[in-house]
Amino acid sequence: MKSLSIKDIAVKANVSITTVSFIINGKAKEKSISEAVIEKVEKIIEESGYKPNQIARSLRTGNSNIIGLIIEDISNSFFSRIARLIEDKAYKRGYKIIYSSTENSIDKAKELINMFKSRKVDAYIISPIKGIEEDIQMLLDDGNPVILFDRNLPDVNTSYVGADHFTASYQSIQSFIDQGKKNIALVTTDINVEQIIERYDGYKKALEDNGIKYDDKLVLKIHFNQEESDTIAQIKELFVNKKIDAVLFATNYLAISGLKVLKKINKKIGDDFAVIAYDDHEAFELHTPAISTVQQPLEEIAENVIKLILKQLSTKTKFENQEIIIPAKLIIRH
Amino acid sequence: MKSLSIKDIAVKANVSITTVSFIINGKAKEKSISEAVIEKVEKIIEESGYKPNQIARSLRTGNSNIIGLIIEDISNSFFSRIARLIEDKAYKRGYKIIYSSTENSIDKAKELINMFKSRKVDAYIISPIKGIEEDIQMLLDDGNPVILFDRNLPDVNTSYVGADHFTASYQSIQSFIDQGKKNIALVTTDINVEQIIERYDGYKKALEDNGIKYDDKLVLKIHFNQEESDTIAQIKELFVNKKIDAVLFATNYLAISGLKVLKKINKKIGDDFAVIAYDDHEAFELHTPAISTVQQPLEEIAENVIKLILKQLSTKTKFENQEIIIPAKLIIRH
DNA sequence: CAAATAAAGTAAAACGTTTTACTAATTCAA
DNA sequence: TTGAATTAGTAAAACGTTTTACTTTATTTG
Repeated sequence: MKSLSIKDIAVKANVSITTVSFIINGKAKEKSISEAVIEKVEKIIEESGYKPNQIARSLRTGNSNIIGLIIEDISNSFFSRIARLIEDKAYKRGYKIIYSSTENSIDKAKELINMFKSRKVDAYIISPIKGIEEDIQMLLDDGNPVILFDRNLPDVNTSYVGADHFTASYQSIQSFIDQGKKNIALVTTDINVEQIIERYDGYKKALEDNGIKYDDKLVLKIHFNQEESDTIAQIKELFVNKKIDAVLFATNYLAISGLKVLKKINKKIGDDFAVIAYDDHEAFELHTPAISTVQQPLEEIAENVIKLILKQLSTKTKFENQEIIIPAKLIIRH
Repeated sequence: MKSLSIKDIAVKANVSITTVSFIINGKAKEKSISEAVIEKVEKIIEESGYKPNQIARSLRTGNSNIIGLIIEDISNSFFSRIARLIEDKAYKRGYKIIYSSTENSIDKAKELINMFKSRKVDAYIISPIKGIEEDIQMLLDDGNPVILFDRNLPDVNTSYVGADHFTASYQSIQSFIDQGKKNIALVTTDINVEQIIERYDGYKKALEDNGIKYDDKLVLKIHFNQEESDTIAQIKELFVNKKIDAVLFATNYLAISGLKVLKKINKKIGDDFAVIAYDDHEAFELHTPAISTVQQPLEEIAENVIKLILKQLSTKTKFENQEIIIPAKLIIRH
């Protein structure tokens, strides 16, 4: 059963294809199509259930009303929640989102960019990784709107929306110190992205400002793509062998692994051992005791990303880049 | 900066568009293009970075290499994990996934189907809701491959992949009874989908088979789209006012709310109060004490969905529908 | 009342591919 | 040595839209 085309509608209504197209696109008035014809055609479209072929439309107009969203991993709750928010907001403005996960692989990220490019998406929202600067620059050179979020790439000159990771990390450590902690560990990842580096810098600076000597042995950099069992082993080794009274986890999944370790070695969180996790997660509120977290302002990030993208899509002229840095919130739970 | 077209390549190589097309599509041999020409053209394509315009390709061939995935909510970990698996497997076979959330709204689901239809996706993977049977039937009538998963629609005649919810629910209740529980509650939702009904049926049947009288007062049906605070209030009311020694939560997000209630009213899970949650969640393993769950076989569901879809896409002939029911696993944690 | 303007609509090109049906030159078989 | 078969390649139609430039008829204006 072939689906209807604009031609079928034109024939049924006994008008030209052009006329139908004008009506569909709301240009009927402006193109002086009579009220009678408009009504007739609209009725036929309604009854037949005709929907314009978006592919043909895209080919002709050169835009797709699709925005490409490239993230690290859709099954990570930070990204899935933000994806949902972005999707929602974009949808209300008539845009669809295609999203896909890079799994922190440079090759996959490049492939995704190419795929989106050949699908002629109208704009790109990217949570980038190091190593794809050139590809992003090419998109920009071709005149595509690109917004980075969550992680910035210093070498690429485009708009960015993200949380203030440095300050959030600094404040977390400060709060440990205010509680009298002295031996503060950081469990982070080895992926080389700005947002992770800032969290590290905040940790270091806070120690320094409080006259605590930075100790390399208390910083654990977990390899990104490794099995969780290895991660757990490494964290366990840190917790068991080092004298630690507080720990900041730089991502929520590291914190989850860390909590599993604590459970396993039967170490209790309390007055002599404090924990803060970066990026909230349902498990943290529920945990006994509840885990303090740094909450990123998901809603605001999504809202700003969409706002920037739409502004850029509507103004044809070259847009002035913006960096929007939103404070993160330290939630202390007991 | 306009992007290259096949014509640009043809001109540069001094051959016809047809020839370039044959080479791109690996039909060069079969169409007897000489080795020399193939090499020349491939070199030019390589150097110029030309990528075929998928939109034009789709328009001409009528297929898009895109599979549409319609789910309830991408920010729910069950769906985001399954989406990730499906995406992964599809990607390896050269298909892209577009996904979008219905939020359990019939209107949004219908809109999404229309959107995918006008984008000419090659196949549909849908976790459906009641009320879109007709729309799905139309897709089938038009010859589109459609696979339902997680929830079945009895009125629609197409392939389905899902877990055995009835048995899983039955076994959960049986395990409560084996522990000597007598007053077993069920916290479920009011959405009218088969998978939820089966969980309810399993609950009822297990009670019955063990000679325990079914009590309507112990079954709480939470309205789907309501605020979490209301959900918490309702669950609290159940837990405080009824004599209960075990509870089965029919979804993971209900269990999360339920655990919050227990924490708030300071009721401990232990010998005199048992909990099982449907659909695993990171919070459950970490919880003190750990929460027993019914784990759906995500990997197997994703694998079967993709296998069915691909089989259907490759065989042009009408495909015989299959129902694949995979056992769920009851994980007892202490 | 002639010329200009407005109203109502249409023909055809273009977007970038794939594919069918064709041509021209060469090789092969009898 | 002829005509059939093979090799190497191409011209042009088609996919379903949008949009530009055009036509025809009716209305207004000076």
